[in-house]
Amino acid sequence: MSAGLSTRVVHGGERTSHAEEVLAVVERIPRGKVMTYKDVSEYVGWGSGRTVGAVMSRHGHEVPWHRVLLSNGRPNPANPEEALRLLKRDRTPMMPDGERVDLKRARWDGR
DNA sequence: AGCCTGACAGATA
DNA sequence: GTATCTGCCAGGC
Repeated sequence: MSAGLSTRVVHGGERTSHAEEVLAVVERIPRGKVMTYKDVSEYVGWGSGRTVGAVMSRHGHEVPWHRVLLSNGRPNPANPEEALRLLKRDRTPMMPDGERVDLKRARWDGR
């Protein structure tokens, strides 16, 4: 199995919607760490990178949305400037070009 | 049920 | 590096 991705997020029997689980996970991503859309979908065991993106688009305005990235390390296409600014404020490990996050170092596995 | 849409991802050229 | 295609899958109509 791939590192940490088999862990399901379960809220003590509480019946939460999939969208809420997605937001709950994003909220837990530590400063300086990131997850990809796909990472999140696998972590919560629901949907796909695409569907996580849809959730973030509609309900992600109050969580650290800038810590959710494309698989190539680039930030959210809807607001890349702002995302980059916040990521740098987080001291997120970046690639030399400063445009992409260094996923190798910054990826969060949920621990 | 069927069709379309989309803050995605991987493979290929 | 870019462009294109295919697969993905929940939501809305």
